[in-house]
Amino acid sequence: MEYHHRDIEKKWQAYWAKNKTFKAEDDSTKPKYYVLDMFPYPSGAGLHVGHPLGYIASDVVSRYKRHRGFNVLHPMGYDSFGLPAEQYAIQTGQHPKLTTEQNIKRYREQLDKIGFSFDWDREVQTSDPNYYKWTQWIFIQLFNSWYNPRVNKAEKIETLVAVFEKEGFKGNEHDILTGDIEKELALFTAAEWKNFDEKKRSEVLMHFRLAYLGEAYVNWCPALGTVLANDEVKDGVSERGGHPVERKLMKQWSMRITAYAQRLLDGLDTIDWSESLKEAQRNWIGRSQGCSIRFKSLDGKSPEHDIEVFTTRPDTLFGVSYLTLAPEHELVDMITPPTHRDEVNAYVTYAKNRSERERMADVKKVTGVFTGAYAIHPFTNEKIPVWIGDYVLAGYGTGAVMAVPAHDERDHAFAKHFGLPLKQVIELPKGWDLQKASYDEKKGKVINSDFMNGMEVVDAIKECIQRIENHKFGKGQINFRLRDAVFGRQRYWGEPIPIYYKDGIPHAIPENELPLTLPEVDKYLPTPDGEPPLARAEGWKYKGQYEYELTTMPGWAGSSWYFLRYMDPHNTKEFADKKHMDYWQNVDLYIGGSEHATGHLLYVRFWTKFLKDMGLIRVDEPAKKLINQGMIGGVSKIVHRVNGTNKIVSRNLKDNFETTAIHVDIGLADGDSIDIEGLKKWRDDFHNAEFILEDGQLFASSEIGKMSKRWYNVVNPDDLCEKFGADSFRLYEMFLGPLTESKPWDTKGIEGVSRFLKKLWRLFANEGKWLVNDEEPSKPEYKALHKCIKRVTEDIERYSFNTVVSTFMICVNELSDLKCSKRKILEPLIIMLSPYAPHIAEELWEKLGHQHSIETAGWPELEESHLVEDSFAYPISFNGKMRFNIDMSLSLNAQEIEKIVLSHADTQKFLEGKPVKKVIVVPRKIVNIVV
RNA sequence: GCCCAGAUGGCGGAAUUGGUAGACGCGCUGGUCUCAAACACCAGUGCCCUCACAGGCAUGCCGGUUCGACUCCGGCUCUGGGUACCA
Repeated sequence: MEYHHRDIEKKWQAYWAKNKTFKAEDDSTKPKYYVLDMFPYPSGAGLHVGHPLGYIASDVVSRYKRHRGFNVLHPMGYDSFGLPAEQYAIQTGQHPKLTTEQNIKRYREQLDKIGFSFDWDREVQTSDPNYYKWTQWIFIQLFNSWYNPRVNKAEKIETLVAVFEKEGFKGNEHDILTGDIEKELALFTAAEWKNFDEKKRSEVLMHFRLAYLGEAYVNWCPALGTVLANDEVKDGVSERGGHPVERKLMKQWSMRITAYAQRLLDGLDTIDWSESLKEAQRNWIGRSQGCSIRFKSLDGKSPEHDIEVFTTRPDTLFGVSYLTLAPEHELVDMITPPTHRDEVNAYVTYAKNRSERERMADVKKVTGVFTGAYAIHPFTNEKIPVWIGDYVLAGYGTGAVMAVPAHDERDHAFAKHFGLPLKQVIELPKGWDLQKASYDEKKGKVINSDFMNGMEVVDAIKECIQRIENHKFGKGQINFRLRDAVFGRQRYWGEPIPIYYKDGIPHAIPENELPLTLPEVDKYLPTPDGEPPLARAEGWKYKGQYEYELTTMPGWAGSSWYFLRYMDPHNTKEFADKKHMDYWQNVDLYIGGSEHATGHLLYVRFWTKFLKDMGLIRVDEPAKKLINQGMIGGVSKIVHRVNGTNKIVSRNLKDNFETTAIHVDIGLADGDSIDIEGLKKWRDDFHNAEFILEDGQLFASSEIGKMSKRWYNVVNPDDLCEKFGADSFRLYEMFLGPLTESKPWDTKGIEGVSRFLKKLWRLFANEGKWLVNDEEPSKPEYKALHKCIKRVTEDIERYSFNTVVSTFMICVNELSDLKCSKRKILEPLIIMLSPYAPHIAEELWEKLGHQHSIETAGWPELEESHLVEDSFAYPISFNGKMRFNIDMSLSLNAQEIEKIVLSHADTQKFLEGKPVKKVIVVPRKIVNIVV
């Protein structure tokens, strides 16, 4: 009859597994609810207390929704392809598959101890050939598709072939988008298309495919021996490992995510994700509206030497004092006269050799060179000098800008450095010194600008674009910062790209021959001549003769569609059955970390939109609502050693010495006090240490940071589940603070929720006696319960998981004070508690005589009548007047309020027998009494 | 630099639409139990003054709106996150 969490938790975890309590039904008359966690990469370190936070929150919602009558899909799986297992393989020779299996086993053990309500029959692993078969299949669909801007969606490549057969390719004027590489593609007629050989046709189509092989500047990481996507590079170094990254021109498989830029942007308005995350995606997509403007070459006769710039500020067109080209710009060579050739070549070489990281490190350093060439201003026909500067990026817009030093900060810095003139074309605010800083605001009247004079900036922009288009100097244009995503990785442990080459032409593997499984290799390193590890696979050729593509897919491939596979995970005929996908649609609640804002969460939206275009799914977005859980920080403990000695000094005495800080294991600390005997055993060099104590104790300092082995501050969930129980652990993780907030972990606090569970248990049974009875509850008992029902229900609905725990505690404290052990009160209470503390709830539910799992119980109904306050009004201020706050839910009229207020004990006290002059009832909720 | 979020006791945090600020938990103090300790239980605990009552001050800083502001408005400071020559 005592509460033994170990026995109880083991018992119910086994019960749930045996009875498949959490199995989701694929056809049900119940409404569906899909709760998804971002599946983990199974790393060797196992879980620490930060990882399960989001899983516990999603589990609470899942269990709550089941009580509410929903058919809940709550699956879990593993994102099991990835770098660490491969790095480990390189070091030890152990196959990454083996490492991954071991890690998954460990993860599963840890997860099971926490008592999640996952439907494990639906587990997926991205490295399983039965799974990646369909990742490869989707890749082939992307390869066989193009984005048709005329209907604004992706279509089969055959429809493009049909266009070419009928119209040929007339370029962008005829609204056939091609993405970044359009410049390289020459126009052709329908007749020419028909004469192209297979190779030429393949090359042309490659400019349109959504998964394509193209030459582009990529982030090359020499240390990892692979390319990386933009979101995998942070501050010029690789996100994993922190190795330097270079820009390199390479032929690579890429995803034409840019085709979806506008739709990815628009879709954000339809989903309930946090504003900060949506902003991050908006910035990453980076839409900017402006226009292109062509500056003619000096002689006016060589149109191929015209320089096209992109600007969002055509209103400043009359303020241009020079043009700037990116060092990599193709025109640099063509327009530079012999007189300036040496200087220009020297600069271009310098700029190329400057690594990305250097460039980022000293952004402020202005470098550039004059080409010696000039262009013609389209409206004034002035001679405009053409410069090269590395502040202009080759990859954005046209790789050339019109420089307006008076109204652009970067142009200003460049002009100042090289002594180029400033031309003011916008009225300045009072006291502005153009010599000191440019005026960049899009506000003010335009001056010195011919037809735009006197206009406001916004109007001038519109007018100027209009004129530019009329004169055919250029046209209105929208640019996106978003780049196509590099898709090939020179790595072993990933999905093989299902492509083979015949006569140099890439072909997709026929769908019925998938999966293309990973071949065995002798080593997981690149070959000596720099080919990816897959080149080591002996005799690995399609049909024994054609070369396979040797790169593998990036980590984000498998995770870009896994939410669909959970709907039908064992299907061998399709990636998922349409019937199932029509039922489950998309994720109702998705919980995971915000670090995926511009990676996974953008790619999964991209693939979802693509699959919808293909008519394979119905939904346009993967997740309706998304919550980013905050990080749980680790508190590390630091002891202070006196320099040059082996003396450890307690925290408050350390200022008397020169000391060195040493991180020690968090397990040795009880609060700030350190277990000295434990410390001596913990590390050899402490064995003979002397200690300078205060009050007989050694105190440590604390520091909050990431949880990491390095700081010895990792707290392991298994240990906590063992010591306090999974229910306490779950309650405490939720209790710690708002889910979305970052907060430090404090193991001490778990004792509070542990006490709460013991107290709850004592309401049911105490000193070996079962206390629950069938007596009718009293008014205050009902009130305690229904206050709890109201708050718990409302708070779960608004994802305020931490306040729910407080509400339970308050309710149990009240019932404990009332010595209430009545079934009618306790039964609804443990139903509400079961999402948070399912094991103890199941146990008590069974002891109350129920045959079925508590999961089948309905959610308690709220009876408002139990909540009525005894005193509906309370005084809120004494300031010559007396005011009452009124409970308006009673909807009393003014006379009734006046009567009740005047008879209130506090009013009598306030009046001290004096007569009332006036009672003012303010319509909302205030009553003033004037004496 | 730009964008976003935030700032409440010794600590984590409550306060749902502008209405008794500090719920709940940790920690701390005292008590009961115990030979003793741990556990458990009970009580107290924002700060200042006071034996106590009473009073004064309190939601990063300055100002405004309001009968009333943690909450709304304007201006600052600091912290965390994202992004970085994107024309």
